[in-house]
Amino acid sequence: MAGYDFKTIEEKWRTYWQDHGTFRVDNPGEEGFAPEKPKLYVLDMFPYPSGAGLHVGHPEGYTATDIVCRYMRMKGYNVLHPMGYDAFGLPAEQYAVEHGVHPRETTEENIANIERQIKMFGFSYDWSRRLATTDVDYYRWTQWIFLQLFNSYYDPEAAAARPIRQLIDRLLSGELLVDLAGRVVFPEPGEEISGDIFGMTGTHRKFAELDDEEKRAVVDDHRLAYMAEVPVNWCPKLGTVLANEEVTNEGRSERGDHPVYRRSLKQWMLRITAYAERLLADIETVDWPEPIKIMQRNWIGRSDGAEVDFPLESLGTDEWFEERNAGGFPTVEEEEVIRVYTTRPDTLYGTTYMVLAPEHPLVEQITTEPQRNQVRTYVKAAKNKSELDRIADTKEKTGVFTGAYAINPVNRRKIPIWVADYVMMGYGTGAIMAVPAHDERDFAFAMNFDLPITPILKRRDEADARYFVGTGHEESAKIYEAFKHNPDAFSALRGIDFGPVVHESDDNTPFIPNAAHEKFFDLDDSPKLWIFVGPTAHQDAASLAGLSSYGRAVPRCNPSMNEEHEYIHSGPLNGLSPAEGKKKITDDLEAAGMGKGAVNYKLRDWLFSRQRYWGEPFPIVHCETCGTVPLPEDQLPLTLPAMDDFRPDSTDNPEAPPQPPLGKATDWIRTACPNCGRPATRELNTMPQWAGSCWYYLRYLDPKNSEQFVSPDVERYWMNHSKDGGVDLYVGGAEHAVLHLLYSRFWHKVLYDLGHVSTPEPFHKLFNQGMIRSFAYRDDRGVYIGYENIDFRDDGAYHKKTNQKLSESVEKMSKSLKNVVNPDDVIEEYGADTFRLYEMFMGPLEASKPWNTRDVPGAYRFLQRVWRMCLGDEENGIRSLLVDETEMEKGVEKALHKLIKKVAEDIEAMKFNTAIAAMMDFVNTCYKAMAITQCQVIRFLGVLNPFAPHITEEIAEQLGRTESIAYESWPPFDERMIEDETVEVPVQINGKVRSRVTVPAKADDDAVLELVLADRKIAPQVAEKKIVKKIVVPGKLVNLVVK
RNA sequence: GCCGGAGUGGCGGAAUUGGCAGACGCGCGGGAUUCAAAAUCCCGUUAUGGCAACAUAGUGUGGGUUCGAGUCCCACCUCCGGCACCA
Repeated sequence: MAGYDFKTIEEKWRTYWQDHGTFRVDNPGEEGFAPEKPKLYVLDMFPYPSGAGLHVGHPEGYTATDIVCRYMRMKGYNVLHPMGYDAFGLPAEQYAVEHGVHPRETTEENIANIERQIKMFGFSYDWSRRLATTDVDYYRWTQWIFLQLFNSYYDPEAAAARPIRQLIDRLLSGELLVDLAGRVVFPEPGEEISGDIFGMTGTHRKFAELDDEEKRAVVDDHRLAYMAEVPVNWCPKLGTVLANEEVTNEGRSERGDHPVYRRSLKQWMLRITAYAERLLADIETVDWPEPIKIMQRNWIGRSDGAEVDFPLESLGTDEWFEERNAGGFPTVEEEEVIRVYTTRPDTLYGTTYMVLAPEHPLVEQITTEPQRNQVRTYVKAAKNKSELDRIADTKEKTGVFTGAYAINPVNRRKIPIWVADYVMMGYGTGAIMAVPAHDERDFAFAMNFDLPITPILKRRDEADARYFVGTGHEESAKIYEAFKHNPDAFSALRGIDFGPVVHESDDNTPFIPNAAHEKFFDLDDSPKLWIFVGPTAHQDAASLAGLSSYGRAVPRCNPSMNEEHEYIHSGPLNGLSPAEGKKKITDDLEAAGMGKGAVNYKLRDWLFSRQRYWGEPFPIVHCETCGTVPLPEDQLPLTLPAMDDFRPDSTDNPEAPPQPPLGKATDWIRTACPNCGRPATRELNTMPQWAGSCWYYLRYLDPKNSEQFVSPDVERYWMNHSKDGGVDLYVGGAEHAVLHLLYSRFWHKVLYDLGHVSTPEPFHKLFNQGMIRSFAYRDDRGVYIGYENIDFRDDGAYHKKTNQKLSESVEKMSKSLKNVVNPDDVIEEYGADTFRLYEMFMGPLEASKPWNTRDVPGAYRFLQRVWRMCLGDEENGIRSLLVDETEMEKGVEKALHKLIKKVAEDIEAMKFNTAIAAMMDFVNTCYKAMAITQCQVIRFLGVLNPFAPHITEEIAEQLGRTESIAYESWPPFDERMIEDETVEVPVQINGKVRSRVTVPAKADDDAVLELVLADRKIAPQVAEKKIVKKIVVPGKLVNLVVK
């Protein structure tokens, strides 16, 4: 046979698979469907078809899933393995704007190119299911799902989404009431709702008594898709709002590097926060990498605490407290009451001031006249801050006193109310109780503005809270000098906890001593603070040094809380431990009607609109009479209007109103209200890129269905016909750990609640492939040098022209680092099978690892060896190793059985690198034996086929197969063939290997020891000594402990 | 700062989870084949000492547990990823 000509072979087999529909898989109800087989749904994160095409990271995950799919087909599974494109989004639009072409055109070109690249790898996708999020047939259903969200509300009693019609009916019947803030009041579990159970009269209204506009507002406010005025990242230059991840750390747009401003705009929001608890709880049910689960939990950010009411000074009279006591904690904040959220209600006695977020509605109302200008200036500045300023300012705490005071409900003390931007409106209630003695931020703020600091927790074994003292530099120097002359006198001060410590920094930030500071810092560092511990330590130290003044005593900040602590200065809590205190204070607050246990989440509602052209249009019409009206389903799809000029209006003015590109499609905008038929306008925003990727895995199931987004029978089969519901294996990069995966889970749960899908979670098993990076080279000046200009020698990389030695580092692949590897080039030179093999052989799939082009020939050589082993290479006069069955080598047969077992185990554990190593080893074994039979070759090809499908198909054909081996059964192995009769075990003396003995595999411990003691190396070493202990690990090792 | 992950030959990485450290590949050295080269096949390749058998050291650093530690525990260092005033 001729040599290994990968170009011809790979082309041939790709065509074969396509022409024969080898990897098409039928749905239940279709002709070729095989109901008796188990199903497997293996999904790749679909790519964004960028102009740059595929990079080597994409095929890494795709190869891994392809191996699993091909293996599982051989194991007899119905395998669903589709591919598609996430094609909406800003990059396509920006590219189109820059080059003056319609985004649909560039998108289609990019898809064609990336698909050409993907197909070169010979992946076993069912291409008949291909989709793109930009297909009208696809986004029609994205719009349909949006309507599901719009037409639903979250019912807290059912803990599930329900049709909004049900809410309206319950409101109309009077079963549910509306509070003064326009929120529907749902009964507590077990609570009976009647007209007057809500305590004070006049706090609730009947829905039926509202006017039409009010009714609409109440209903719209409970939809899962709703419009709200929210602070957003507004980029006037791009003319659009941006998602947080589209904004750089420097507060600029990722695309184009333009300034981004915080600004309030009316936007579409999705009520993902309603699902926070379920999203959190159900993480436990899926098989995902633990770090990803942790990231999702952190993102959701549940915290348990309490809401507490602080009345303003004017309101907080004894009578008011009594009323409260009787009436209980109201669901809605009363006027003139500041409601805070805290995770540490137990520190209430240490609350010495309050802080409102600049956006807090009470700020304007409570500010006193003398403070008004200052407060207004501050609030305005805080609101207009760009992201950049916000980040830069996090070090320094700023704020302004409002002039107003509130009453601390537990000790009735009057405490000042401040405004500061370290409190954010978006979390909790936008107001906090500040406990500077036990919270780092409050402490920094209190130090800055000289606010009182009261410690309320101390360690049980401590006399009182610890103190430190700040003095000026000169005093520090004097005390230090005094200490050096007479350390013994100072050591008496250490009795309490710490010795004197010198502050190590120059600025005025407060210093928090800990055990690590129990030593003196070098005075040359210009210390400004001395730290002493104990109520009078600072005085004592000053007098020892002969100083009359000793600075100011300040309690330190101690955020820690464990069971070794007890309360002080806390009234009824004094002496309790934190666990006891937390429980008691929450009970007391509830009894007094001053507070209530509460849960908070960091998770925010999802900002769902963008001022862009290249996204899904909202199926929404705005009507003056009827308000926000959804399009009826039969009017879907609402297609994007044809436009020549789809660029957003660009400006430098951060205050300019957004002008979405769709605003220019004047004919398209004007429409009739689906409700009343009067003239109305279409929604001008479009959906964000995440929308399309939220549910693509469902459309793959039934991509051609024009009646439904997916047929229920088909959905149930592919998603819910195995032990665990959902996609059986989902592989992609960890960059989607949070957003895509969280958004998808949210949509899926809504669809589940509404009965459109059968599983609560979309992706049962998730696997993250590691990032492929590559070596980057720099010359002395730090300029990056491309590979084409590098001479690789034994001792390093040199510049071809200047002969300069270059420094090497491993970096993300990027054009600017000149270290991008193009898969096209590699395939051109070595073929797809080699590429696949190399990427899988680089290391563990989940690990980040560097691409090294110089290693690729290793994989290529292996395939060459396989080829020659099976077929020989006449041109080079090399004969194959094929021998007759009668000359079968037992060693090869045994190695083959071991290999089959090993590779199966490794594929199932996604450990492809070691599977390949085992195959290389097997081939080496065959070469040593100089023999392999045809029957062995066929089995070996089966094992190698998932990894290198083209070459294995070709070899099989040349050996006489007449059809594809893709559905060949996975070769069986015999456990008895694998067992060894004898094993070599190492013999250790005192833990060091001194010899090895060969023993029968089934020998018992005594028999093994007998052999060991007779060993010619061991015998002399133990002869003179006493054997203290004998350890025999069967089949592993023997260890003798001697004296 | 907080939360994850990882540090093993010249390089990418193995090591059945506490039992022979360095599988497999790259690179390098040697040999065979060849007029020669490429390709191919075979042998060697952690370091130090020794002709060798062998000895000693060795998995980021320092301690510890254990008959035995790359693997477990404590403290620290470095790199990578994520979050970042979340009350």
